[in-house]
Amino acid sequence: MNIKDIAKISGVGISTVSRVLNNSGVVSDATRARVMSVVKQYNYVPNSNARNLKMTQSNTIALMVKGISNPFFANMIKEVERQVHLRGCPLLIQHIEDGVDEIGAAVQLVKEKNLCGVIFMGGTYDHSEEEFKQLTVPFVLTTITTIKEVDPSVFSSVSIDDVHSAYKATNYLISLGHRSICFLARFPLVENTIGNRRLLGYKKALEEHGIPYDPAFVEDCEYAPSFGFAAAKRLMNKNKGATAMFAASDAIAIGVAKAVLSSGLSIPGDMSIVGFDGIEMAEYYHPSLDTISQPGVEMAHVSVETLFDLIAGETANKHIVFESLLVKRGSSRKIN
Amino acid sequence: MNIKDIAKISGVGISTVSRVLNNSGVVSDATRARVMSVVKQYNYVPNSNARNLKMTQSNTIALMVKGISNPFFANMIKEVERQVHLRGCPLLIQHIEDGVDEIGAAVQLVKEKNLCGVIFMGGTYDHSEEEFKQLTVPFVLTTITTIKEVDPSVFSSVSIDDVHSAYKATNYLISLGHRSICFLARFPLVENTIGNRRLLGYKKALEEHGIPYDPAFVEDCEYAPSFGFAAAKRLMNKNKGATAMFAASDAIAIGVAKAVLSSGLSIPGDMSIVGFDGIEMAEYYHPSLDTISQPGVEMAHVSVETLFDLIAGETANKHIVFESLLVKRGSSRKIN
DNA sequence: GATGTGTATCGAAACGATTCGAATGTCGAA
DNA sequence: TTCGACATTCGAATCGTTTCGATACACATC
Repeated sequence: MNIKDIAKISGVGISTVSRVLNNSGVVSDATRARVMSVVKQYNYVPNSNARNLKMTQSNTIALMVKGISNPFFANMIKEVERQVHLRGCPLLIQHIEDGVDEIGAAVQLVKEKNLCGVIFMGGTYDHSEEEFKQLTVPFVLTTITTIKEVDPSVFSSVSIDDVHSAYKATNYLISLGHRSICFLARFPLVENTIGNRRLLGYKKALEEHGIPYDPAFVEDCEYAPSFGFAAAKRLMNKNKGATAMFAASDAIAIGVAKAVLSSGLSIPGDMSIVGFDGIEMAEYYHPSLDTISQPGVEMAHVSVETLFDLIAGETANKHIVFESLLVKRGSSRKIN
Repeated sequence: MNIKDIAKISGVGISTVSRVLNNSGVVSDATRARVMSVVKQYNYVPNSNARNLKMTQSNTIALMVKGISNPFFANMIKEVERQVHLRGCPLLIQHIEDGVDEIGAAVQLVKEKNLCGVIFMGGTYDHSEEEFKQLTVPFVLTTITTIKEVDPSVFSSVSIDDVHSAYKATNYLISLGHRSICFLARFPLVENTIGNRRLLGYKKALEEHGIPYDPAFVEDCEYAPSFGFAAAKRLMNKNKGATAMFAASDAIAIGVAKAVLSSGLSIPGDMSIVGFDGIEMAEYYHPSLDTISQPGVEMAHVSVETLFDLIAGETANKHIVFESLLVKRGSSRKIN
């Protein structure tokens, strides 16, 4: 069942059916009604492969995401799907494994499927300006850290200020009297990752308060509870005097909390904890975990909006920086 | 840059390029090398819209999923993506909102994009045999409850035995001496949902031990901590004598635990808790939550495997039922 | 009646791939 | 030299759309 069949059955020309289906051009009401009734009767759905081929343009959006199973991203992905779907576009999701060239994969996908836009989510991008320029369709980087110096006019982005956010968290702990504050994040070999950016904020806060930076207080740690647990154990062994831990993700913070509590210590009695992200599970931990909350859903929403603006012809790339929020719930306390 | 260009530059015919790219038919080594070098030089990627159009067949898989942001599903989705990607196929993800006709949406997608397979994940399907039969491509139902009686030869499925799993959990609590056991799950208006199935197991265990079923011990509850929290509060108010709570998801169980702990009660001292799913966060809760663990990642893996077997020509539909596992971690205790 | 102006419609060409029947070239045997 | 057999390669037709230039008709104007 194709457009030709519909045309024949309706007793009209092919182009008329096309115009009816796409609401383009003029069609008399009578003809439109006749065609639509045939379309409905036969449950005709236009073939998008043919359409995309002819238009050299599909309406498919691709989402390239690292850490698809991280609850923080899971919520964002859901919102991206919702917003993209709302605009009548299919969403292709590709999970980016470590070490894969995201931009290259996207470039290939764009050529192959004539995508109309790409959203990149999460991780650290080590790409040059030339590589970004290979993307011939609009794209948005969401919660992504870029390493190389790339002209901001080349890409759009939605993010928070990681340095300042970590600075706020550390500052908060310092203001409560803590001076032995541990920091947990992922530090891949490359520089300037999210972990490194947050480390910068952590260091800056320490420095401003004359607290010497001690690498022994910092642990490399994947963004998951099990890694947070193990890293916190190591930190507690190394640094008997530590009174606070700042984790670069709530998933880590939950592991940290578990390590503290299962050692027989109390939170915030013996150890104060601050996480990062603002996932629901951290709020329902006991005690509820303090955190730097990112407006993930809103960021996802704005990412899609920005992308569709670009698709609609907007030429100026935007860089939207959201405010993170220090949420105090009771996993930190004032000490002497 | 299309196949014709590549052919011209390589000095060969169009079909030769096609045969080189698809490893079909005979091509002399010299020609193959020449064509491949041109392909590489120009970064040529075949247009899949044209390919799919001509073949009336794409290699795209669609995943229709309810509860995309539920951490249990998030892990499964990741595995589905990984497995599908491994087989060189793009993955289209569509989140199913409440009240949407999943099968209808999939049927449309199949017609529109000539998909080669569909995976449905999560939720309760209220579809007749005729509706399933409209799906003209292989598909697999993963962790899905079907309401209507549908001939099993019509679809493939991957699941656990919900009734028996809930029975195991309830039995466990009863074996510890509990007789006032609350149950929390989602009960939509339709019958035979996952919640209802697990309720059946819960009731069966009670009945076998001569414990009368009391509807006051059961609360309707979405699969998220906030709902678990509120429902547990209601249950504790209604039933002062309750000593245990069985939640139909770990997300709920975390909310329940929070409600109990924040009321000043202890787990498992004053209240025993068992969850369902086996998500990492429940393990790192304090105390670690007992749960009925489903092998989600493995189920996702097998779903993709089953789907690709069907795509490869396997004609017999399979129904794979995984064993759930009662994981005892310390959120339940023996009472007199 | 000839002409002009809109309105509604038509259908051929094109998008970029696959594929099959046909064509070309090479080589050994008759 | 001619022929068949085999190994390669070629290109036209096709998939199901969109779109643009062309057409057909009605009606008002001159």
